[in-house]
Amino acid sequence: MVQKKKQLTEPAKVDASASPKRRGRPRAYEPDVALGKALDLFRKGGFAATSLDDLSSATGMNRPSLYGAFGDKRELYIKSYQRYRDDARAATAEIFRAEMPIRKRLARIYAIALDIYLSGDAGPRGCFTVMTATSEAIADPDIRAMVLDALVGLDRAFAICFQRAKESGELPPSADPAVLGQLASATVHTIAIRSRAGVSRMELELIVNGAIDVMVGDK
Amino acid sequence: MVQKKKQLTEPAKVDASASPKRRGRPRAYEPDVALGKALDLFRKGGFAATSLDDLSSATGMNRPSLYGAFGDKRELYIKSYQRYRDDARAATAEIFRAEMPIRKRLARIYAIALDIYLSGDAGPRGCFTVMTATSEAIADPDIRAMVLDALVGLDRAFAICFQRAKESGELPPSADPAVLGQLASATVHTIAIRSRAGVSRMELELIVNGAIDVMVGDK
DNA sequence: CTTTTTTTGTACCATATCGCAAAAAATGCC
DNA sequence: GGCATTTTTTGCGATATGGTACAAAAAAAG
Repeated sequence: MVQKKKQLTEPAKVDASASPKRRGRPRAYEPDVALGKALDLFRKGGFAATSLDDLSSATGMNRPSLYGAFGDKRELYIKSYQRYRDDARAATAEIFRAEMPIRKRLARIYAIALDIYLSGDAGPRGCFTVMTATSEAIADPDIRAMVLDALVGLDRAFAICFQRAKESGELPPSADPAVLGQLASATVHTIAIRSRAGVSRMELELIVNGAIDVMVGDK
Repeated sequence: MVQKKKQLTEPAKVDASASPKRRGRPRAYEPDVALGKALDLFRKGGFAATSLDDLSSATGMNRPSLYGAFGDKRELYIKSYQRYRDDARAATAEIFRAEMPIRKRLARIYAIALDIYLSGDAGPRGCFTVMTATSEAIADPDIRAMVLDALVGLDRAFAICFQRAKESGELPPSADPAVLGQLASATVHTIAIRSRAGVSRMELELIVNGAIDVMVGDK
């Protein structure tokens, strides 16, 4: 199964609100919230350490229902990851799009990243893209492609920010947006890793602020 | 995975180096090389996805021997991780210690990191510290402590480099060694992640070179 | 040769795992 | 009401898993 090229235009919501009355026994779950629960579990333990029984009890669906709704465990993992990416993109899209000073833009992006990485009942959960890269990406080409797409997507989003800052005179002409974009991504990656190692939000914010200073110039 | 049935009675490889004649039946394995094989497996698949059967067949030791030599699976994982850290430190110690220009020092450190991350029969394996952070670190305080120690240890080693560069006039007085050290670590983390996503060594070197330029000034 | 010590090899246990088939239940449509 | 359709539920089965018991094997010590 080749990866679908779904970019921002994802209709996706076949919600019950407008559905013309399904025919059989009604579902006892809502696919969206069930997928959210599955994502929570996968984010906590990863693919291999999360069993179908865990997923079943967390979602309230028993295994056959899970299977029918999302496919096997691997497919469920992939759908969970896509959900994660969609959420993350939705949370940052406005900031990447709007007009604002580069420092403020970076600070807001990192604040959202920290919100995502530090959330969780059982401790901070880090970045699911990073988790997937370090676990399933090697053995599974489809998953690896998704991860790579996410990584370069973030690089590019940051690079565009730096490019605009350069055009507006916030950065010197010698600045290289592509390099700075990768460095901004590297900062995301490092706080994702450190968050799972138990580093506090305050320390992570210090790291972020230091990185911003180096990237756009100390002010 | 089926275990290879090795019926051969191995000719008792006692490490004849300096052992003062052990008393019982000699070991059929060498603990050091067995631990190395275990590390290879863990680096490839992580803790949960690596079974005792896999470890048994890779090391040539059967499970009771594994258990007797290294303890249970978790202890074996921890010992493997310590081995990894020791190896990594040994490979970089000389570079961190010797006197050389900051650019050269960074370049050599990153070259070694890439050697480690890109090695492996079944594709690049990335950084075991990063893998451990994104998998076992949350649920296991002992492991989390080891990971955190590794992370701040690298920060500090880099920071010392920048401090020395500052004292020798390679960096301006305004440079902050601690911040630069964390950014140098962030660059390590990002290439570790990207290596597992399939990014080529050439591209990773471009990222590294760009990061060096930003950290110590474009030359 | 016998005893002692250490490691190995085989077998085993209790549980967990994934995936699926068949039956039961709940709804809409006629 | 009766049938069709869809979902849920129960439970199965084949295998994998981590861990362990126990006896045979191999070597040094006495």
